[in-house]
Amino acid sequence: MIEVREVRANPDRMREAIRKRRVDPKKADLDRWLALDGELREARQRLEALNAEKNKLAQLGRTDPNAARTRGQELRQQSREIEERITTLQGEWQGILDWFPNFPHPMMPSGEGEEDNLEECAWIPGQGYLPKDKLDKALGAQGGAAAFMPKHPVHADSKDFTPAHHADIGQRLGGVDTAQGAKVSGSRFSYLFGDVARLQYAIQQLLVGRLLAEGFEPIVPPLLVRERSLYGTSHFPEGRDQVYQIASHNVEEGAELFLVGSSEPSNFSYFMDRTLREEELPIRMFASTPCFRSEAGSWGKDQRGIKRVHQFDKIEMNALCTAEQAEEIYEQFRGVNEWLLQQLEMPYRIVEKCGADAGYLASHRQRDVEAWLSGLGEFMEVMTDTNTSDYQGRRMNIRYKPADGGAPKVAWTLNDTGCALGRIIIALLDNYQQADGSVKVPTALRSYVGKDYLRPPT
RNA sequence: GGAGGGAUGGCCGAGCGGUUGAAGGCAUCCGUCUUGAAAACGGAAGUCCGCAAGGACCGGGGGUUCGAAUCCCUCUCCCUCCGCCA
Repeated sequence: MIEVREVRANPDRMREAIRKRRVDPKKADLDRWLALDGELREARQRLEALNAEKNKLAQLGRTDPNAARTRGQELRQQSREIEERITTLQGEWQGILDWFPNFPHPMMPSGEGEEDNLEECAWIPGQGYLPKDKLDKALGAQGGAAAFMPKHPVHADSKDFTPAHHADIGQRLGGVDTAQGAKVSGSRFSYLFGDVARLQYAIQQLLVGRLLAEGFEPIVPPLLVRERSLYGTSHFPEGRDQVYQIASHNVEEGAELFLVGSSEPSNFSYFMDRTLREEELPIRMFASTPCFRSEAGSWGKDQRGIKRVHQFDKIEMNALCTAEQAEEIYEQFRGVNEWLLQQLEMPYRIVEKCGADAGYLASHRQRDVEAWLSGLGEFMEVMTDTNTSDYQGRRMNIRYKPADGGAPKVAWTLNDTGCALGRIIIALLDNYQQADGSVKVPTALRSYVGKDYLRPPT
């Protein structure tokens, strides 16, 4: 949620944000909102005046109830009418406000879609960072860096084979079973088994070790949450169609629960309605949890394999901080992302996302980390680093008392995918596949996996 | 699943229709005393909206009343006992 006073004082700033972020102007109807806001303020003033008179009358009623009665009844009737009107106005007012995006960071590029995202950097194992002049935003979604990325599985010992799709590699290894997943749970569900499951636990251990070493607080959150949590992080209302709702049968009476699509809402909700002390900030935390997504609206997309599934595991990094600390944490998150991919010797690029592609309304600034699938020859998003400034903090009512004793301020929040485990497995299978159908295990994972190669069962 | 009891300021806790924005205690802050501290004593102090007048806030929402922290309805949460359970 945006600071109402700022929108009121500076509506053109919001108009520009709505345009830049490509928010549906019918939903984020600024002019209608401004009109409602004016009416509301006027109605509230009238209500306050009535209340003032009511309070006086109540004093009179103490000594002479009969004298107060008639006028009191009138006042009650009038204020009831105004209250009703305020309720109606406010419903619409809030409904529009919920669609106002965060104010974009000055560095957020303008653009029409993902083709306008800016390449920040690209990294190739054995070569390091691509020179800046090779990066190019003008070449479309697969971008300037794509031309310089390896064209054959980068960790293959032989060049002499046709690379396979991760779904086929996984199936050959007996480690990715989408058929059985579909039988048990429907389409877009899968089992990871044996060596591929080992791979997932290995990556998890590698990254968790790092996060603990960097001082991140571990957290094990609830994954079923109330509407307010999802609203607080701005996954509602805009992302509502992505979320599974638990049907009321067999659920305690009155419970209305949703399966989280990320542990982000759960993690931040731990601090909902709290006032922290500035000395406690920043709070950095991580959680490794399943995530659930309906994928409504993308039913035809990425059907094969485990790229787009209804349930996947993710290590999520979150931070609460002051405005001044946000930039540093944004970069720290990126540092963890790059560390992991470099540990795994995975080619990747990082793109600064443009207004039209910067994720949910809360984004103040956002970048994607995209692994390069050298077998398939394309980039795939594996991590998203987002600075949401005070947008979520305000919605969730998370504040902190400044060290110098001033009035409480709204806390800033940042989030980043530490690792979407399924996606990283795809990237590993792709980049480490071998001519004989085996998959080499990245050096950094060998001690966790317990073997150097994953081989099809004989 | 069954049966009860609760929710009041930073914390504990009174109040059960008007003089209560809310007693009392603890914690906090400022004095006095002290070499300093503690103790003791005196004093200050809630949050939000509004330029102000003023308004709102006793878990949330609704109702009764001239008037509600107090009465009624409802929701949420917590606790106790029994049952079941990873």
